[in-house]
Amino acid sequence: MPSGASRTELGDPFATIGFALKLAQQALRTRMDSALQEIGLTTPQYAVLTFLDVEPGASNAALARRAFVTPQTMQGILVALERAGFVSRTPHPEHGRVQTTELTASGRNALKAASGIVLRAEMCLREAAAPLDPQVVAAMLRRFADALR
Amino acid sequence: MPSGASRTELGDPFATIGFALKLAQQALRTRMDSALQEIGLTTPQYAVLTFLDVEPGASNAALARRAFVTPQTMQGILVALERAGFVSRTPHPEHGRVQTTELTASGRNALKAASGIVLRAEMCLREAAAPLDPQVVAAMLRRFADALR
DNA sequence: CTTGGCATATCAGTGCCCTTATATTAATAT
DNA sequence: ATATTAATATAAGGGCACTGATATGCCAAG
Repeated sequence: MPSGASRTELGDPFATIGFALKLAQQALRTRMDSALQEIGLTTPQYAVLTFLDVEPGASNAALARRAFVTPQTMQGILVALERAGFVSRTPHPEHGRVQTTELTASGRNALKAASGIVLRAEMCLREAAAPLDPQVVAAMLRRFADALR
Repeated sequence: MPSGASRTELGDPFATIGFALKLAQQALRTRMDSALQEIGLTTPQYAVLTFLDVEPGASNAALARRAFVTPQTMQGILVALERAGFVSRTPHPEHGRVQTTELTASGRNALKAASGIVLRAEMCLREAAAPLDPQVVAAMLRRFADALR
């Protein structure tokens, strides 16, 4: 019976979905970071620029909700992006507390330069997913996030 | 033609494998951390205890290779585990530079208590993978890591 | 109007992961 | 035997993610 001793044991860590998930995400992050560093971006920074491209003037809190991170985390990323000149933050004209964020010209250039890099990584993943349908795989991964709460 | 404008655009980030991969791993990490904190462990610390259980006396460098992190990262985890009393580190009797690491009794207890928590999370993932075969999914995720270099 | 509740922004601390750099020891080549 | 190379351990610094705490502004209920 080579299928395993029992259902209550995890056997080889490499055989678990959890461990493989961690390795895959780690590899993606490393790959993206090393490719994006040529244009002065990290992976989370690229994601934020993407969000700002479709939703200019978003607040820190709005960006945090969209990226599923805490406002504190997003705050750090925005401070770094502002220091690098990729975004500008200005107080909201009506809501005194809110800081609105927009892409600068430099930020738009960086985003454009980054899109090719990210597209190549995504194509790598879709090829490695074969023979599974990439859309089916993406849907399953989103189910993972939901299933874990 | 609702299937997308062109093959060179990424459309909705949520539709990409890369973004979904990040969300799934983030959810897993959060779930594991919050469940494991009751027994004083983080997710990476649990992984290291697992490795030490099957390979007692491993060195920092060996553990780092096994977990696919840098020796510096593993060093930090081991220092935390030693401070918490879950492992003990002693100089190797023959190799002057090497520090061998072993589980303490407390470490073994923590590992035992953690295994149930981790098993439940893995079962969540396997159910959410349906109708895909969990083993097929795990294999695909390992291909992701390889495909990205 | 004042108070309570909610959203927002930001500071401080912790952990993990990376890169770069330094020092020591082991193994190997000359 | 000495020099080089490889492996190990460790420190320092940066980025990202979390929790907790603090301060401010908005708004609705009393």
